[in-house]
Amino acid sequence: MNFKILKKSNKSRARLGFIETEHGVVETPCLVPVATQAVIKTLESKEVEQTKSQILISNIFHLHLKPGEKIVEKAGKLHKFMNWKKPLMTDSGGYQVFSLGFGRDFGLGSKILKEHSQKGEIIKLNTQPQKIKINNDGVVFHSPINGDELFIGPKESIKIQEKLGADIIFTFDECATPLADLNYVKKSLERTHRWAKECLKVKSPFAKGYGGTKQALYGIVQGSRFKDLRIESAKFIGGLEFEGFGIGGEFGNDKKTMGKMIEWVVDELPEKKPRHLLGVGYLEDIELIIKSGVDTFDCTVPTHYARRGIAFTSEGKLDLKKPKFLKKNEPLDKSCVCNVCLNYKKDYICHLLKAGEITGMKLLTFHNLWYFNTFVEDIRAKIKRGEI
RNA sequence: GGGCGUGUGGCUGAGCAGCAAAGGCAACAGACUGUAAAUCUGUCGGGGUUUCCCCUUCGUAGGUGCAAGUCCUACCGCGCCCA
Repeated sequence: MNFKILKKSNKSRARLGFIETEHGVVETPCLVPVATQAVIKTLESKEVEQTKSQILISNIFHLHLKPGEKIVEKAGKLHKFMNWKKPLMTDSGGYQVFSLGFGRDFGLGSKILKEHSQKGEIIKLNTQPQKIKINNDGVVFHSPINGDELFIGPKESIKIQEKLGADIIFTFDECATPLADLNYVKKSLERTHRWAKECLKVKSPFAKGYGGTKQALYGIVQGSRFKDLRIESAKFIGGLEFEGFGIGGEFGNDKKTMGKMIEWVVDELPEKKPRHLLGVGYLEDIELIIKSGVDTFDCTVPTHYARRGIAFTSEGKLDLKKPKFLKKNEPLDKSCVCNVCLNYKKDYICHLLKAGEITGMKLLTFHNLWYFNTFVEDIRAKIKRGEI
């Protein structure tokens, strides 16, 4: 993997560049759609390509459980298995430490903790989630599929990621809950740092992706909402031999704070290496995070919301399940030229969703991805023109 | 013509003497950011000073009860069976 910066903004920390991999080039800044189970739900790989998606991220936790990395490896690794010819990332399972742990216990999101959803719960040092156990070496999970106990630590995660063979892989980290207090986060960060070094150590220099490609390992910066911890983490992780960096965990109580927190980290990371923001990307977040210095970011929103009937348009979010759309014989977005907007109208898509037809979700998934990718494409153009 | 059964809020459908009346659907509102979950939550007769109060409801009209969607009578509608 190779990262080149073409232009640095003088108005913000935004930068224009590209990541070169043996499966092609990713123009940055770039959205990374989430293909957890080696698929963008409802779409086939060829269709995903038609949404202008340049790179996808899959998850080793899910693929380890089903179908198992051996099956994928035997099929010719992830690219060949899912017939996706462009670059791929895999997530390390670190997010599942949150989502299947405290995230599940409290039903909260991991990124922005809205004050009204906080009921005074605080996670203190040495507290464990109900369903998983986090220790210094890794995490004992229980399979959501059959309840089987399953241990994943840095070594396990890297070994699975090597077998899957994505172009870019991540260190195994603990995505801490936003409910954690300072002492919890300190300890958690220590673990994440230790695991990061361990990942570097166990990663085989000879591990190859599909077609003999080299895998790039990104280290993940944590530290929650605490400035000194974020900076400490960025310095520590940034000082290790990673080819790029992930920025994970929570980002405070509001969007403005999120931008600042990203900047704390970005300012400490080696400038020439790519930065990936993990799991952030509401449409309204995208410009902000790019201005804060993020090169790539993954987010489930365009695909997840599509399956809930939400279309992103220049008029805002539309809930296409609402019966009022049965009377609208017009495209989702009049200015959009995606295959869905050129060929289908709101009334039909509304009908499909209300009738429980999966094609409704598929059409929205396609449109949303195209819309997000076009949105980011426009931002790249703006950086190029010096507007951002 | 006779017999049996049935009629509940937008729909569906429980309730068979002490409920503004289960559940489901629809509707309306909300949540979702490295996808456990094509999911979850709230409202859903009307009004109010909204953890409580008032009004109007269970085909229609009467009746019996302290109390009736719930029992009785008549009528109307619908269904099935027998002539």
